[in-house]
Amino acid sequence: MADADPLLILPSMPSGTLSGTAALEQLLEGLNPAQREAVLHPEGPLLILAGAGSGKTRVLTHRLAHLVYSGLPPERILAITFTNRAAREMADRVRALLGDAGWGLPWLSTFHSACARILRSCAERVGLTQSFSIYDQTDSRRLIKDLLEEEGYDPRRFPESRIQGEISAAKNRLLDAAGYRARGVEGELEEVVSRVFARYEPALLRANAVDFDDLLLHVVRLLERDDRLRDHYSRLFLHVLVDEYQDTNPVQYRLLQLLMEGRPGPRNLAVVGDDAQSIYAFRGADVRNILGFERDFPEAKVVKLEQNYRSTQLILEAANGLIVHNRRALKKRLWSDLGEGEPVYLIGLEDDRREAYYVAEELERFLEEGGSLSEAAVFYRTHALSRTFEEAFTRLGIPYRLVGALRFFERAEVKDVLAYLRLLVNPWDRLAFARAVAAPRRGVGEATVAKLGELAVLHGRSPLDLAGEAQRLEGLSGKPARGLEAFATLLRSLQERRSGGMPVAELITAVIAESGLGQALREEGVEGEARLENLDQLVGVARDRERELAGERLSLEGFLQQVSLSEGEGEEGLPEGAVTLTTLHNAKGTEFPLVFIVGLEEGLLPHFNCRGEEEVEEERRLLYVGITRAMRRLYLTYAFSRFRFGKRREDQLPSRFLEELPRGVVVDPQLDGVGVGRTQTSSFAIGERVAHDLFGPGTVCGFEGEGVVRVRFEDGAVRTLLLEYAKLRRL
DNA sequence: ACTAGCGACATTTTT
DNA sequence: TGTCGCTAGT
Repeated sequence: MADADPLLILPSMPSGTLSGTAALEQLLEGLNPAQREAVLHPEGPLLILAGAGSGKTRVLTHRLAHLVYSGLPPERILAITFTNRAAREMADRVRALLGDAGWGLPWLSTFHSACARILRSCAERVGLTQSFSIYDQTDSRRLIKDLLEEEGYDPRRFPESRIQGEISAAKNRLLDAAGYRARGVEGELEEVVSRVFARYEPALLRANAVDFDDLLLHVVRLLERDDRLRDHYSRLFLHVLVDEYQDTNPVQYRLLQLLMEGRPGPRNLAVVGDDAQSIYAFRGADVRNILGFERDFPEAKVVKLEQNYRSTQLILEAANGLIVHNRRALKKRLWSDLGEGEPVYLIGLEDDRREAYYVAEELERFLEEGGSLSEAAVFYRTHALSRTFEEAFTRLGIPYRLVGALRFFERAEVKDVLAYLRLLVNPWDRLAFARAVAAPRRGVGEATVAKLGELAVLHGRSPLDLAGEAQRLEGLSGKPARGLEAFATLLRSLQERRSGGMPVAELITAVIAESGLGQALREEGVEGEARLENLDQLVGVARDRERELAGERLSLEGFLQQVSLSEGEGEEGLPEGAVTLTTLHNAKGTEFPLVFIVGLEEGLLPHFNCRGEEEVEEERRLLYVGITRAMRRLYLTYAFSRFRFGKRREDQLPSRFLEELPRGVVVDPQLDGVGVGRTQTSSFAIGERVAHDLFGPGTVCGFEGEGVVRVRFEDGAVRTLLLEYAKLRRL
């Protein structure tokens, strides 16, 4: 049977490798029984419920290595991670496990990268060419805004971000424009969404472009439509592994289903996840995928990893105590034998600046104790919070690395240059055309671009193509027309060099020099200098990529794809021995001996925009993720006054989650020195609602030692009260 | 067509 | 705080 399909013939093990048993023993060394079970599970579906810090990555990488050692060709194993960073990390670790025996590596990538790769190979079948562009969220919004205006709607009444969110959510639920409408349209907003959606899809196709959602959706539709193609991929991937399964959305779920359908043998799908760490519902992720795995795959083997190897007990107890406040959870309780460790430090500060300086002080203390800055991290809910810390750290000379914030590839000048490159690859890319032609200004304005766009649609030619003969076109003349032609000439000349095999880095240099962008920036003074440096960096990135390929040529398409999927964002260039500053979302999958979670206030965590219990539960999980990153020492901080929206807010209250932390685990060292649980001796907890005979209702917001409590009342004032005299009632 | 200057307004979180 | 969009002026 197998010989009917050449893809199913398994090659024998390459010679000259370790003998099977020796390699196996090495691979299993140091794994606990549950981990071994997960690594060794031979065939059929596998659900690994892996609590935080339970050695999940270890299990995944060892399982991958084990599959390869058992003779499976690596290129027939697909391993999906949630971020490119995770994919890189895993690739490194698998490579280390496999040694230099000349094995290849499995397909290790995100859903998006994997689908981009698949889609490249059969783009024509969905009406795209192989060199389609990938639109990020900003691009997609811009396009939607154009369409909104074309439809005569006011983008202020119907914000494009809102519309984009709705469309994306629909796509994540496998709905196209027709499906969205068919589902029933209620209210004005949905009507607008429906109309724009119907125009958005063809607009993308005309631009020979896809958005992030399309990468997956196109592939799913293709596999649904075409049995042969589906069989090809479902037979190609003998084993599929998915990390962070709790964060998969319906499209991703469908994709996995399709890959499991129609295969001759067992359904070799191994998923790893933790429902307590599901923090991407806002992006369409559906925890039910992991909760329902056993229903979908009744023959599934389930392995629970509950021993935590990362954190000391008190930290874990804080995490456990917090997460039980969520209603829906798979039963599992993390434990650790790393000893009780230090309590969790809960610190309230006067304002955000003091919060930053407090963190800095404690960092210095950590250094004096022999720690290093690279072992420490600061987590916050929103990027906006990073600034105060950056300022404080800069002033104090503490090196830091900022992860994920205003991304390099999203800077205006970088996007300008990328627009040129995108246009070289895909002349139909309407957004790239509009961007490049306007950077720098060359006498071609918005009106001209719009006009040209219309003509392009009318003639069925690309905007770039038409630009070359602008002076002959109706309605175009003078400076705009000459500008367009000059632009077209420039691109033709770049195009020639590109087809002549000019390396990407040199091509970028040429764009900067010949477009006039470099010139324009040089004339801009200090800020322009900084931007020019960014462009130099872009050249550097391309050079690095080229070097990584070691001899193989980096294609412009490949470079652009990496950039669009944020793959290029390496850790290179970031200082070693620096504190990590990052969002709680970005913290997932990391661990640090010393962790600060800052800005733990109502409105920040949970965030204002959270309405309803479901969303609050997701915020709680977010804090849970943060807490479980900490190995040895954890600080939770909040401030009563914070600079936000350009104004100082004096009425910040500690997050409700803080009061949910179990008593006896948390301590406030500013108040009562050492001693677990002392904070709670006042019998009130931070965040608790109380009433005072004179001042009325208020919220406990801090302590000043034994029997002294600080309460913020509804008139906004914070009063320090002696419990002995003030008859506070619990509300 | 384009720029400077001004006021309004915003912030989740990511592939 | 910083970005974005609008207006008026060149």
